[in-house]
Amino acid sequence: MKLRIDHKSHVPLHLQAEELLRNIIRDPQYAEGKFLPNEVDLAKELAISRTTLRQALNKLVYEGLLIRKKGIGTKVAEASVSSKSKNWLSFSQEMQARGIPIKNFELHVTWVYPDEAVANFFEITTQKKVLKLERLRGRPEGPFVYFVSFFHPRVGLTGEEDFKRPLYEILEKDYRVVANLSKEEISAKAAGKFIAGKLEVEPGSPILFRKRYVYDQGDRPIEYNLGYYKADSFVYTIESRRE
Amino acid sequence: MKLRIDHKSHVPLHLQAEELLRNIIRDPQYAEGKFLPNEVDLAKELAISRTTLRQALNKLVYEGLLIRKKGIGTKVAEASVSSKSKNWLSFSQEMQARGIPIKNFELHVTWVYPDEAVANFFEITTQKKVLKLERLRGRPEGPFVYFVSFFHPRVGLTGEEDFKRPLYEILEKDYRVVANLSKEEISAKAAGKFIAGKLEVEPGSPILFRKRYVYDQGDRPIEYNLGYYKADSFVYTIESRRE
DNA sequence: TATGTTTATATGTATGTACATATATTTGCC
DNA sequence: GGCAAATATATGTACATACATATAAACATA
Repeated sequence: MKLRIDHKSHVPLHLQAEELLRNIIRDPQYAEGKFLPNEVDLAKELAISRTTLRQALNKLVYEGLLIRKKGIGTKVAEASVSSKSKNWLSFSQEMQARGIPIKNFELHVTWVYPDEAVANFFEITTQKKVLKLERLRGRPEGPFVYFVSFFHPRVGLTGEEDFKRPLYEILEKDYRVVANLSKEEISAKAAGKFIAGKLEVEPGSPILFRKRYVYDQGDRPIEYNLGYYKADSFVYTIESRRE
Repeated sequence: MKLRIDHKSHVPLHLQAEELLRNIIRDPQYAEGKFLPNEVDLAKELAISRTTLRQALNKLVYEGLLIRKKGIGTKVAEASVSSKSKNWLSFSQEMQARGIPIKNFELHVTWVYPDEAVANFFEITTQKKVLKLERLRGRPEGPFVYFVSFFHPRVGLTGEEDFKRPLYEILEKDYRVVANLSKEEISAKAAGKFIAGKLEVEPGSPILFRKRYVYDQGDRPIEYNLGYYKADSFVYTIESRRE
């Protein structure tokens, strides 16, 4: 891990500092609540001014990644997924940014005939196979979310991709498909037998259920996603401002 | 419109500047694309340093309200049209828009000492009573949501209001308090005994739980709201576009 | 006229400095 | 011991200053 700032680089110091901070706060000790070094010392260690360091800190604070408290210190904010953060739509990137290690418990890739809902959203017939991706993910202690995704054939996924990489990185870098609009529906449900088994809870336990419709820049459908979150493992935060 | 900064005030200068900027950019000429005065001049006019002015500007830029361009200037970002701002925050109006008749099953108004969470959000002590509003609402066939709201004393509610009227109409028309920002946290929960009784479900049944923090135009807290929704009775929809 | 060069302008980056203030800890008095 | 006062610590606020750089307009040259 690069822990130094290159004063000869043409990358602005505060951007280097920001990048550096994003890295160091992934360290488990910080994710668990340890305070960062204080600003004055840290600035000295990085050989930049406190003002410059604060430029970087401000950005992370604004994103909700860090919490500062006068007289106390600065630490990593408690995990919760925020809809407005930089890593738009990406579950694993967001978790990584907060220093939460993500474990993939299961990963299945199959080609299936879409059901009515999927075919309808994709505007294709139920006769044309689509790629289905199922993932069981969570923390080392146990899974807390079960995802099911369907992808529009137009995207061009083969099923041979490395789905351990962030999904939206694969789509953007390898397939030049950029997710641009998402419509989500969030509700509570009782866990059915199948989901209860996957998430290791009793059938009937409360589940946060999220349906997500994702569109590309031309507002064409690219992904249909279902997420089943174990209760209390996941909080959805929304910030909305009047006009 | 206040166009000056009060150096004797105990409100930090950058916050005053921020508030001031929020006001002046509402001027139609800026909304239509005119550039703001340049930073150096504006700072001079407000009698604050450029650094302090930039603190305020940064915040609005982060929020996406302003666009800065090196060598060019700063202007108001193009307005994003949000369809959901219409019936913003109002449960009854939203339900009515969907053609769902609403019945009020219970309505309790009490003055209580706030708990830690409420006092903390309102920035008051737990010794100062606040107005608590509890409502059990739903369709004619039965209740499906239980609301608990706390109001900041600043608002001036007496408890004698007619809470069968839409809440935000009461606040706006009678008390000139305009809700401007809301932060929400949505999660799934198992119904406790109390909530289960109210919503007429078995204890342990899944509940969609929503916590809502509401702020006025000056970003001062005005309402703390908890909502417990019977599963399958309520779907939360969100539409988000990249950038 | 067409095109490259300079210049004016506004934001971007970076530092050093000083004091204010919230919080927790330590000290000292009764 | 109990409680108030002092102190240590970390972030918060604010200023003056200097130079870098992107952009557009003015200017100069072939």
